[in-house]
Amino acid sequence: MTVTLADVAAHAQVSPATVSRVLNGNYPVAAATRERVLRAVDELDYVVNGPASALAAATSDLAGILVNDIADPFFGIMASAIQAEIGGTGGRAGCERLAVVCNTGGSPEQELKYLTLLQRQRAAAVVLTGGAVTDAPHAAAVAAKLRKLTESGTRVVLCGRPPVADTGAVTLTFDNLGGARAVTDHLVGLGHRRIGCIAGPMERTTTRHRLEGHRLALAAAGIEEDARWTVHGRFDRRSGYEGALELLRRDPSLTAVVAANDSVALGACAALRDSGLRIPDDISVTGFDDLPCSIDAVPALTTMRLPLADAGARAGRLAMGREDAPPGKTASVQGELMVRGSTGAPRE
Amino acid sequence: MTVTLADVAAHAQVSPATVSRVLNGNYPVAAATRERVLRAVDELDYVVNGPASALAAATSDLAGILVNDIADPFFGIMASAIQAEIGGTGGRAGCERLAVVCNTGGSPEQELKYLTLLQRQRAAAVVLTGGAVTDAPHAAAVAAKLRKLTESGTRVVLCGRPPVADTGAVTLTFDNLGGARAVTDHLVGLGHRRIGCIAGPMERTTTRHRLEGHRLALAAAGIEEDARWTVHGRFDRRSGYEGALELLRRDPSLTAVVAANDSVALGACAALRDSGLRIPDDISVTGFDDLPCSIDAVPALTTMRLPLADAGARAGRLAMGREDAPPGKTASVQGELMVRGSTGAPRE
DNA sequence: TCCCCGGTAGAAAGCGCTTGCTATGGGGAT
DNA sequence: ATCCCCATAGCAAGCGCTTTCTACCGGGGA
Repeated sequence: MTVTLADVAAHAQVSPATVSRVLNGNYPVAAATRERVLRAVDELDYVVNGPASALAAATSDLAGILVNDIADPFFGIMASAIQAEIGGTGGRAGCERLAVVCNTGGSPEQELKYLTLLQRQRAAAVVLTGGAVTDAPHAAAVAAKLRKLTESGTRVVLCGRPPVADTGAVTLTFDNLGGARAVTDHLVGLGHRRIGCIAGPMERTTTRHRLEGHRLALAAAGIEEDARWTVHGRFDRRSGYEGALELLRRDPSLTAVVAANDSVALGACAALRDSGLRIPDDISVTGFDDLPCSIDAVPALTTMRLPLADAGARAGRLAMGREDAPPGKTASVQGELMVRGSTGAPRE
Repeated sequence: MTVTLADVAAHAQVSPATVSRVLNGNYPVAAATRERVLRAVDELDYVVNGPASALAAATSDLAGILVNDIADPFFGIMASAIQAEIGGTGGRAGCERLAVVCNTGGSPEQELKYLTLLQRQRAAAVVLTGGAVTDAPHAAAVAAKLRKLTESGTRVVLCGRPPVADTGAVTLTFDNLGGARAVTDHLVGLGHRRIGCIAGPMERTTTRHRLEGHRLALAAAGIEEDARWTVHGRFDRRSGYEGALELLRRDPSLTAVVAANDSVALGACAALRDSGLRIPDDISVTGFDDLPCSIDAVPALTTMRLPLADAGARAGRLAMGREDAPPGKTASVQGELMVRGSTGAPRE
């Protein structure tokens, strides 16, 4: 029914071993023989049986990319860059890895499940993107899994997530704290003193770090924070909309709002507009990430640009072992403040 | 080094066969035995060897999702929905498939490469999303590959792409033609007679169908089309920006622009605004797809909503054999016109 | 002339798991 | 009490490929 190595061998009048060697090209085979084998492969339309060769060789050409939400361009852009490097779209020939992206939906259970599945497939590399959860048991479970993966020879890279100690994982962190601090510094510099904050889900490291940066900036400016000024939500537009409304209800005198990311900021803008406020005249809004669509908002969003594509590409190369790990196996990636139309000096 | 089935068997004092049966649960095993085996699995921290079991069982739990551009929410949303159904995020338990998404970058070569890789892995299902290329040789190559896949038992589903004859593939097409026609009808209904069109890449079926719908609407309204009114580009924002500028240069009297999709439309809006035109007062703009960010544009984009998530979910179920194929193995999915602020009556 | 060696090809032993078929044993039917 | 059968468990034969070790062959050096 399906063509096997043996069929090809018979057709080319050689032994299966020879066919295998021609296909893998790691053993001298006479040119004439190679030719004959290749012709047989072509004529029979032979396709290697992946599982069989993975089993025999005890390695696989699978590489996994874990993302929290594939529908979110934040992850899409990173995944795209990673996959380009791993899958060989980047141009390099002979690179026949199957780079696959797995959507965890931000759930730690799913994350573990996918890691197990990848481990089961004996994946060659795994890249985890996006913030981690702070929940200790889960963090420990993930750490244990990562350790096991690196021990069994899988290369593990964390991209845009905090380092995990004692796993062989190489890490590329985003400087969320510094970025958030720069954003709030910018607002403070414009003269804002009453700044609301629509933060992300409490249990994510990304949220924690951005929030901390924000608070550091406030503290540095001698601004005493009001507990009413912070609301939490998810990383989506709707949370931004609702969050902004809530902030306005709690304190109508706010002159600026920093959002957890661009989607949240865009939602906030919509809510503020719907409430009759003009941006930035009545209130300033900032985002984070600088996704493509933040430039189409009117006014365009002031935001912290994260080099998603660059970081992804680097993570991909790291996962392929094509680039040396940074010293200490961890590097921090800086953002860049993009000042656009959504921020201005406060009203009065 | 790594724990194998045999190790577990020894630890639980049963035969390897029994362990396998416990793990796969398709053969009666006494409760006490099962218990013992499960405990051993747990104690030894055993993880099945995927390749080995795939080889022995001649099936795999891998399912592939091919997308043109993972950084584009259009594909991200579909992929997310498909993966949710296949990967079991949807809630169904025991569903341990590894749903992986492969980024082809819109290149037919990459598409073929991934199909081969999936075939090699003996994937259980493959879902192809997004428009196909019209290039005959490539189309034939893809068709041949798909045929081979279905023949070898892989379930193939096309989601948002035209049916391919003589492959066992189940197809969910988007009614691009009808959708585009409805968009242009809307514009014509508002009184527009001079309508520019920023179309997608010439060689994509999606582009062809949308363009055809547009032309049908024009013809039905008795509008004679001017060749200058159509420009081609990619499906991205930049093409929209440049396309709009080009259209304006060719014919400054245009009162409306239909764009290939939302990203293109947003780019066009930016260009028109930069040229000093107001939307929709001076010129109307329409998009296609209704991606989340099109609602944050100001004014919000009038566009044809495609039920990306629904279609993806359905495709996922089809791929899992959890839903019956539509009659004729092909179904057309309709869009819904979302009339928003970016369109209005023409000036004069 | 004989021996040894580099260069190739083949034989065969697994890789870890699934599964058809065979053994076993205790309980119900007769 | 005897026999049969169902419920379980084990045996062993692969699944298709890789890889080590062995076999072979012709040519150059002794």
